[in-house]
Amino acid sequence: MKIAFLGTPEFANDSLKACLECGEVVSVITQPDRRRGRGKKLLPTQVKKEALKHNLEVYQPKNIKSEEAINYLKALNLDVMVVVAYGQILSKEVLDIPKYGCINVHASLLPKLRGAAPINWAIVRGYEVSGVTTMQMDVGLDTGNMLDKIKVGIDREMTAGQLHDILKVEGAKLLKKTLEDIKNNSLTPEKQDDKLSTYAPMIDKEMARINWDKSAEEVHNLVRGFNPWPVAYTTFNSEKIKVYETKVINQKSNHVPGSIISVKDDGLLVQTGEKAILITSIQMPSKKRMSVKSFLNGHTVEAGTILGG
RNA sequence: CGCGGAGUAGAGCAACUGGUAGCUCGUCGGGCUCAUAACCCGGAGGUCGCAGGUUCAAAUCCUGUCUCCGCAC
Repeated sequence: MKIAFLGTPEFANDSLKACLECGEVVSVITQPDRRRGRGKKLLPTQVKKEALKHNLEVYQPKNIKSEEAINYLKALNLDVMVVVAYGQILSKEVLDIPKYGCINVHASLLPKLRGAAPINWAIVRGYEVSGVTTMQMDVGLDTGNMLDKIKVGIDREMTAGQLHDILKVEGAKLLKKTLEDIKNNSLTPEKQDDKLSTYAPMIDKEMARINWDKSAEEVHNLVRGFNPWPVAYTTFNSEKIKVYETKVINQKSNHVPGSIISVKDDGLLVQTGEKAILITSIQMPSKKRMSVKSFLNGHTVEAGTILGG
């Protein structure tokens, strides 16, 4: 089976390895190297790094829908294209190139959380279950017929980073199964119920700002869902601080949402719109992430200080 | 060369205009207490990122270098 793999971030790497086990990967297609990071260095994508490790051919078109890219794909004589967090929308013309079409691994239980950031939103929205789905791609955004799923439970303290690590492994497992089904001609496509669909849009930094009027659970979900990136933040004495870890505390008080109720030994107890929350791990500008306990060794924080604002 | 911040005891921070380093927590020993993460007394622990330079004298000024981080992306 001749496979072309399209993917970009770390999440796709395990799936790429699964493809290597299931067929012949004749090309790995990923986003062009971009100037990123401090110093704006030209850096390869995670998938490109992995592909080069296996001596695979790498193709990085600026636009996958361009004539040049399409000609390239056609010449590969593909059986199937596997798309995992590639980062570009495929046109119908592209989707129709491989004999068995394009298979996508999506990090949610479709039709829930269609879109770019399903892992983060699953947690921000407080889901207790999510998972991965493989589907036969069509021109819509994550609207293709579903082929298989794996469910994964989310506990109340799990971060997006942790869920990501689980789903990338489960996604690869599922992909392997789906590819086997293609070989055996035993696929069982299932239509998505559009009425049940929800959307998981790309994350914008502004979304990570903590709104203290929300409930403690909602704040806690935001903190978990945007960790390790972009990380929930608030302001403290006009400085932007990132909040890495919180704990919901079932306690009522008459304080204004966002105010520090008290300074505990291991964290800052903050009032939210409902209940309180204990911040236990933060990062100040130019500083490394540290526990609030450590932070308090070198700083004095007064109860009553208002966060956010 | 995108902008900027930072590297000082195990951890987090101080030391304004240069004169061999302090604070909080932790740690060790002792005391108090029915008891304690509380309190009291005492101790250990730092060639101030690295390399040069200026100076009678530098953590503190200058140059270079390494590392880390924030923004941007």
